Amino acid sequence: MTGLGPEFYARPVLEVARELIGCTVAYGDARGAIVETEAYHEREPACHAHVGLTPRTSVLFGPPGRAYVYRSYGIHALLNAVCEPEGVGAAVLIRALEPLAGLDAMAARRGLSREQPGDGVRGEDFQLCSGPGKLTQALGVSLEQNATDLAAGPVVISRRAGSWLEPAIVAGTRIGITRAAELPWRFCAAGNRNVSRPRP
DNA sequence: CATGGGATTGACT
DNA sequence: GTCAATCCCATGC
Repeated sequence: MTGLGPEFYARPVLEVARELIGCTVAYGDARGAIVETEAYHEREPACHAHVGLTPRTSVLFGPPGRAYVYRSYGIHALLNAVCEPEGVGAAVLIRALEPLAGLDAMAARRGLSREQPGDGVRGEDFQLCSGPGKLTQALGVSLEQNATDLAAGPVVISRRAGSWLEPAIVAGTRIGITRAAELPWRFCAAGNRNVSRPRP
């Protein structure tokens, strides 16, 4: 399985954050379409790379197209795609997915039940991946996938397909940060129910 | 070496 | 609306 390569990510992070909407993330038995992203760049203080090159941020300054997975609030693993040319610290945070495959496995890992396993997407399925910590839990992504190649896997991001070729996108301000909170660097698939709260 | 603060979530008032 | 859980790591003494 081969996903989007370094040339896709070696561009301005805002461009990549917008174009990742509608792309798919696959890991193991589960797959989903990206419906919410946020951009982070070393030149603004909300980005981890803002402090410069440290053991923690080295992945952000490394080659584009790698996964940056870190622990948030001591509990959650958050998945990012490293962007911009090597040497520039920037990444796109994957904040929400529309579940496409492996929904039963996702629900099991999230500790949720599905009334009729194997059936289509229903109300409860919108809680599977509607947040950055939720989607890593649903997919089973952990800190062990930090610095792995998003083209070769095991975590693979693939280009838009099917009904996701031209998604309507809404921009808003980023969530849960205190610094540079005014930047409209959050991108969501318009009207999609898997987008996390608050919706733009 | 000690401390403090998160790119969150879920439970509870 | 409030709040605790819990861990990595940057920072400062």
